[in-house]
Amino acid sequence: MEKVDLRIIKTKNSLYAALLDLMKEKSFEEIKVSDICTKALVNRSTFYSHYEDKYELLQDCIKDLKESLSNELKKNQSINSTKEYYIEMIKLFLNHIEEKKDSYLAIAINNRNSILSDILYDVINKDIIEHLHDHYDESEVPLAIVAKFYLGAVISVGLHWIQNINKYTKEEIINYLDNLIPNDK
Amino acid sequence: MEKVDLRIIKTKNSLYAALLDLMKEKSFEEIKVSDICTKALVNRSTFYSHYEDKYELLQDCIKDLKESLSNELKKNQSINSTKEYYIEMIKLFLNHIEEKKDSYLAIAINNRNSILSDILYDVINKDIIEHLHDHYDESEVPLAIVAKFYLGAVISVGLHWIQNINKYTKEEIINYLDNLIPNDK
DNA sequence: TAAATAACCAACATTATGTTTAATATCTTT
DNA sequence: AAAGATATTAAACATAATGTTGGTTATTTA
Repeated sequence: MEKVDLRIIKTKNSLYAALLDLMKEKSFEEIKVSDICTKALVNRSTFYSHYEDKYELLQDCIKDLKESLSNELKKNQSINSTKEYYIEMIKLFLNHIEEKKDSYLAIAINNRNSILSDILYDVINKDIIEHLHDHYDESEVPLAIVAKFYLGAVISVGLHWIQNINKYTKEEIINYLDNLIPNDK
Repeated sequence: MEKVDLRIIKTKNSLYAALLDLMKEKSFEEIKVSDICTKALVNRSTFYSHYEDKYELLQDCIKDLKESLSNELKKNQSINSTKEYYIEMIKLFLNHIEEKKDSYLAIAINNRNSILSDILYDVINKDIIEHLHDHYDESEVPLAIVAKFYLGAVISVGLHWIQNINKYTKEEIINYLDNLIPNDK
């Protein structure tokens, strides 16, 4: 890892923060490059020396969240059953939401489920596929389909929780999902 | 219903078609109002006399798809069990995908899952909630959570099918989902 | 067929995006 | 701590797309 100039880190951090901040107020599409720069106290030409456009900046923000979620999910050591894997994965997923609540909320609030679910689909899908690849007997339903099924289910509940985070505790959500996911055959 | 001038219907139809056509080539964000007008053979000032911006046009396109899906789902007459309801709903949903394949594909191809899943979430969620409202015993898991769970699961598999429409037949998908959804307790 | 109104055209104002340059400030290295 | 390297700034400019307007033409309705 090659050393990065402090100034670059500072500007990028300001830009991240500004973007997330703005996303609490309005949708990503409504946010202009100049808005971001004004809020970040960064010159617009500096913005363009780092990013092609606001989408690239968003990708950069997202990359952080993806990487940290991906790392969180790697803590999953369950090897006994697929059900155990799902529950453990869900726990880690919900932990991550709690931990990064601000980021999740910022992205979720004004952007429907679009951006956020794209992030989650990617990361969690990889994790599930990897697990099933080693443990799943494909005789009845193809691996890809089972993966999509539980992926969609868990993310959907997760997003619901993010939008109603005070309505349920983490433990309740885990309990509900435990109830909804069947034991291995 | 008040009568609408033929010319308005024509222009709007041209604009719908042009937008969907363009979405097969590039993402919604990349599409300019002027692109749409050029392809639709509609003057740009005419566009602005009907819509504020391209988002409003997209909403209008989406409204059509939503309404027709919503109507399709209303055909569901199953009253015996929740499982039966799910399976019937899935059949209708997949029928609709087959029927409107062009629209679904146009929206799906260059736009990740975002726009499409927003549409589906809305419509199917309403349908599920309505069914569960009459049939679901809330003792273990709250209605909203069960709804989100199967909603996410089914849509996720549906989107996967749209993107791999030649890989599985409709009947196979129905079968897989039948396998994955448990019978009522 | 007359009246109503939608679409067209062309011009214009505005806004946001990118790019470029030279001056300034900050960081890194020795 | 100073010198050299490099990032940031500011200001100006080019460009592209968005919106708006007013007069004319074409189509629709009744």
